[in-house]
Amino acid sequence: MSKYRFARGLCQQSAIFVLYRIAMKREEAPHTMTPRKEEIFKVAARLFQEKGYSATSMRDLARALGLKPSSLYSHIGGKEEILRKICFDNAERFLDGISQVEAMPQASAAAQVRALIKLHIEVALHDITSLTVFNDEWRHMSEPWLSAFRAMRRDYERRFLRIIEQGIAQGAFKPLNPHTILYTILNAVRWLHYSHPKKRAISPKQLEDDLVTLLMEGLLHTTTSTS
Amino acid sequence: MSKYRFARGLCQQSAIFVLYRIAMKREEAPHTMTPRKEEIFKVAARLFQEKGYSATSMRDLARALGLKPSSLYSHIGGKEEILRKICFDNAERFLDGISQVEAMPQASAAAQVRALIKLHIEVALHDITSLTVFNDEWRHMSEPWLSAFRAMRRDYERRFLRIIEQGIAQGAFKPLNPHTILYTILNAVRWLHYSHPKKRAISPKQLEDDLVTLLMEGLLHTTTSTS
DNA sequence: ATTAAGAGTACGAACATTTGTTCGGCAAAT
DNA sequence: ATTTGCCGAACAAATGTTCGTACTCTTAAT
Repeated sequence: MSKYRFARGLCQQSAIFVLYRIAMKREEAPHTMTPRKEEIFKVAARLFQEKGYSATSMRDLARALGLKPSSLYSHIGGKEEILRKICFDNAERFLDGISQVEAMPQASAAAQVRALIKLHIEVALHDITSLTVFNDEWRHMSEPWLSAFRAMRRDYERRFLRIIEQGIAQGAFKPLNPHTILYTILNAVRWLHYSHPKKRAISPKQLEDDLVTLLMEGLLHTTTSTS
Repeated sequence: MSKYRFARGLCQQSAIFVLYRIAMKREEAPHTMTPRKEEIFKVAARLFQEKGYSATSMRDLARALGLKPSSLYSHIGGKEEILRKICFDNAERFLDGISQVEAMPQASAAAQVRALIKLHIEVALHDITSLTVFNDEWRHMSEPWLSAFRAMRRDYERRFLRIIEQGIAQGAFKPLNPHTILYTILNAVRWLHYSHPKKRAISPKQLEDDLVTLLMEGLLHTTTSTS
């Protein structure tokens, strides 16, 4: 049963990645982005975060870059390409991260959840603007990328959920509804980009400690009863 | 000092409400909405939730209602009026709720936070579509309503924060960063509208219990040390 | 009973903007 | 001489909204 689920997981994940890599055409332009193009993506992410994807026009983007609208198309194929890059880059970060977490088999479920919380904080602090767009604007992608993205998201959530269920089965976690636990953790970590990160001067380490304490010490069994 | 802050809070809240009531013109049409208009708001909220405010056109809305676009303007003044109604209605619910929580002075900070979590769940389950729009699309309002909304939001968060700080000062809560606690709770409760509510058949009571357990037992001191 | 008034609801046509994008050309660098 | 980056002009489509009209009810005066 466990073997079957694992195989199914691998297969599905592989199919997702094939679709994803074809969609993004990573093999064509591996990682050689001209500085100008990188700047466009960066400014676009900022605008998408501030005003939303649909409310940000290519003319807004051009103006923010000191360019004319038509000049953008010398660097990028279209508006949606920017959104796709942002969304799939972040998705890749999360999937790589959870793969690493799964790859430490001796670790307890509690340590794995702790590592995942740390992962979310790291991704958020790496590029918080990009993560916001990833979180809030992915639905504006068109098919087939939208389906590919949804599949990757479902995959990540299912793997996270499995770790939680293992923790419950092992008695490390309270026997609460696993979905409630999953989505509470996922969204508890989302607030990082809602309060503007400029003002709040909390060290990443302090933030991580507080978050882990807040979430885990409600999750871990501290009572000594064995019933 | 406490008195001063209270007076300032009242004053500011009053100013917010004046602006808010003028902006919404509640006194003109108190609560007499024709059924057709109510249906328009309902369908619009659903579309705004699904596609986002900017990506939803008035033609989309008309088609979903079986109407021609121009017919909409027999009932509503414009697209933004719908967004404003949704946002300020929910804001009013939250502000009324936190006022009630503040009005029970004998209650402990823990009981107050528990009541606020319950409030968020209640508002979410009352009309989850509307709450999603309130949470995600408010920024598309134009001035001066945008500023009024931001002020109300800040007001709510500050009052929530004060309860948390009181709990910490009384030793009921762990001395973590109050902002971390606040935004973790606020966003932990947000997940309700991200997992589609149709499939997940969790009773509201079970949901509330699990959420409170998860959040509070990480927040409450359970150690017996008095240091 | 007939008429008039008025509110509520819906429509077609059209409007001025804004949207994402394309194309041909121009200048500088390689 | 080819690539690279940028531009002006333009396009087709979509946008929110307005206007004049017309149909259907209810209500009230004739």
